[in-house]
Amino acid sequence: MNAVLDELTWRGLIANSTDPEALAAHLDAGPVTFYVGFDPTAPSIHMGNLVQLMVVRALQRAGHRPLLLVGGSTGLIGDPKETSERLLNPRDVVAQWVERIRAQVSRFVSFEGENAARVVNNYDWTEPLSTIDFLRDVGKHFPVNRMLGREVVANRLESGISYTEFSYVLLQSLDYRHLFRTYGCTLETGGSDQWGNITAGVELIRRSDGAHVHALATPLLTKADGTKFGKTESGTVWLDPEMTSPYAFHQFFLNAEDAKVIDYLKVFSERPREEIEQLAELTRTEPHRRAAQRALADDVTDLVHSVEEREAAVAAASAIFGRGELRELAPRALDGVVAELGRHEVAAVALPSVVDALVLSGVVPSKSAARRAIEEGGAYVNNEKVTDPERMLSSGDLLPGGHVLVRRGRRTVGALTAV
RNA sequence: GGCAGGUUGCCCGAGUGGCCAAAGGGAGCGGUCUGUAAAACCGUCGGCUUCGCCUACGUAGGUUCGAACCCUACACCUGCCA
Repeated sequence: MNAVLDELTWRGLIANSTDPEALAAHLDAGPVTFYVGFDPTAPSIHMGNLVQLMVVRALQRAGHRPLLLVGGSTGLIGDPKETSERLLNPRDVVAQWVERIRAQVSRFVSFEGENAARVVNNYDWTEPLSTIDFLRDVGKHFPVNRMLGREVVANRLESGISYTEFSYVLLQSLDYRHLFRTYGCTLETGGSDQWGNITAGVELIRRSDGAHVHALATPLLTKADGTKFGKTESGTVWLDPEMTSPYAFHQFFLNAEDAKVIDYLKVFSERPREEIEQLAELTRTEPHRRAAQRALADDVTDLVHSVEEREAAVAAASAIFGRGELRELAPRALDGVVAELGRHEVAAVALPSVVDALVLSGVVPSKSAARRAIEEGGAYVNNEKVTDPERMLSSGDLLPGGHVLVRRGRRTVGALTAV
């Protein structure tokens, strides 16, 4: 067995592969050029995409050469979803997203050395292609009867599927063939939900070029209850710091369940096996320390954001959740906490009620919910429980810098700043 | 095209003239316990100027002192027959 494949297997990153032995031999034989695609369906990539990037990093570390494909053309078409037809995004919007995603994914690979990464955009070879050439050189290799049997398509026959989405698989297959012919790419990786699209490319290359190429798919990450990992109450966990703050990002991983934290650590942390096994042991023997959760949150935040952002997130969290007295915090640390939570200004001369403060800081959705929180004993000002629903904030509540921290429950925190 | 049934809060689902902001379950949220985990238990779960008022039971009208509940039209969905 090949060393990288071994590692990926141990990390739980392999759900499917075409002919594992042949792939192992191929990887052993020398540097392999491989590719993974990212479609611009949003202005940022998310945690699911990060899993793919972790695979890419592992392969590049092992000496293989990554091609990161940004789907400038496939993003204009849309991969068929299980449930319903996608809305087409405007061309200029997709073009914008292509640029943002290109910049995001580039941070995860090395562009130095023998096996330097390369970023490609399928728009470059799809856009100039004529319909006649497409139908003759690609379409001819796709039996419709087989396409109809694919799970996604079969599921959509009742609810309906447009010709556009039906054809998506041809474009992705064409990508693989183009990269095979142009760069000698012989491996495509992706999520297991992409398996059908990936193997279709393998098949196309076999039919039209008579070559045997490979594929690898990662499993879908789940929570202990079987639901998808990567969503919070407020939605998807994005990599863009504007969309998911580094603090929220760090918190998301810190709150990983005991039952799953080691699985996540294997995927998102590049620590060696012994260290992860040690952390697994610590999770068993002294779970309250949450050593694995801390390692996970720190490692991923370091990788996706920066060491500075991670340190700021940890400092903010320890201020909010720590035992220390808020008033004794250094003013600078407090400013940092407020920045992480989002700054909301109020007039120092007319300080609001606690109810209004909870709403203004975004900690609760309505005044009714704010009152309820107080009645339930789940509302706090500067870490002190509030019991009077009529209570007003006063100048005595202001921390250095004019800040007030409000909290609902254990971990929903917001800040107001009096100016 | 004909016949029958349905459309209720985030989701499922009861309610057939006043006692309905609407039973029950799930999800969510808060509390207790803990470790900013999980489970369990208790509470909560439209909004507001909060002991009261406003908006809500597919859409638009109507009957009535009063309608989620009755009538009319429309839209959509589901069965059965052609």
